[in-house]
Amino acid sequence: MSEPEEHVVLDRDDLEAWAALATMLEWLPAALDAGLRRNANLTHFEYGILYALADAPDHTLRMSVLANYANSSLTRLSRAAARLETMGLMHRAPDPSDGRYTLATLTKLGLEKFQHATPGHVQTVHQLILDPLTQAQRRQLREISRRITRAIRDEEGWQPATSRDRSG
Amino acid sequence: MSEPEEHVVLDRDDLEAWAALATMLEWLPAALDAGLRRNANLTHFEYGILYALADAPDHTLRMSVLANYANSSLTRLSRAAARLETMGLMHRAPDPSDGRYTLATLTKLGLEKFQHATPGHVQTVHQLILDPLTQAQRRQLREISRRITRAIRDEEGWQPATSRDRSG
DNA sequence: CGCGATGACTTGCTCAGTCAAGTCAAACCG
DNA sequence: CGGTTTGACTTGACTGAGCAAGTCATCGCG
Repeated sequence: MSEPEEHVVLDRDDLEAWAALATMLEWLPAALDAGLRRNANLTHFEYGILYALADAPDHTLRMSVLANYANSSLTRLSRAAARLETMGLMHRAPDPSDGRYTLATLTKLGLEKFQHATPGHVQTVHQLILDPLTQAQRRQLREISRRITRAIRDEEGWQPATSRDRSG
Repeated sequence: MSEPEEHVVLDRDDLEAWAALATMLEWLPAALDAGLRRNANLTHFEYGILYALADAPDHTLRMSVLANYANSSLTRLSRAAARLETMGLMHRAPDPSDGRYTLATLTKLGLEKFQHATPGHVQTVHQLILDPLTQAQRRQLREISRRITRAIRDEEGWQPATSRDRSG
């Protein structure tokens, strides 16, 4: 009755690490979104799409490739693309050389939006994540994140995207 | 990779730390939810509610207190409570001593569900988060998470829940 | 050529979450 | 007392995401 879990427990250190991570997991995405929403009216996910397109040759990518970059299911990307399209930030069209593919292209407005949003977002990342840490911690954060990410991939055999990027 | 942003950038180390974190942020919550969903058909959030109630005297808490424990808005909790109620896992009733409050109580079934779900969840946390890390990294993870969480609180003046201070 | 298989999206349904507005009980104040 | 305010939820309208089913172009094979 005092301890709700009777079988297996996390020891004190583990519990603290887990609790701290869980709290961060709860708040950080919302905080990141909030910054972007305030200064560009974009979600972090949408920003990621603009980022990938801005970075691509001709500001153009196939939807499926874009879904990979954004760690997203094709469904989710499709919906987001529809939103960004109505905002005039991007534009979809069938690939003229192979009608099965859809090419997403950043519009001029979309590029401007991205460029407008970026400095503030970088600043947010600094304020919330990098500046509070020592340089050693930043390196640890990278390593820790990678290990956890790898564990997820390994354990789950998991892929969120429709993926199977066989480009070509 | 050319840099699409022209003004301010993250240096290589920072960028890697941030990218690694962003990837983890994208996958970890889904992976955690997936484990719980598989072995108990609960979301992580719902599990958190059961956890808090199981831990409370008489397995009972006020909704607003519960919202605190769960880092949740009252609205979100209210919806989740409705769900858990239809599953027969908990039960709400006005506080007899002060009708403004609502008391949430774990049912017998809810407690069983929680106890059933816990070992698997703890195992998932171990597999995905703790086991892949060295002990030093676990301590670093705790510290890093706390620093980031503190930065969020400080920068944003932010509170997701408890007191909705809508003046009006 | 023609017809089924395959792959790349897109869409209908449904659900969880948010914001804003509503409800309802108690406290506060004249 | 009675009206107003306050605080604790709850609800309505709407949005974003997932799954599964659908669409549509091309490919493979006879």
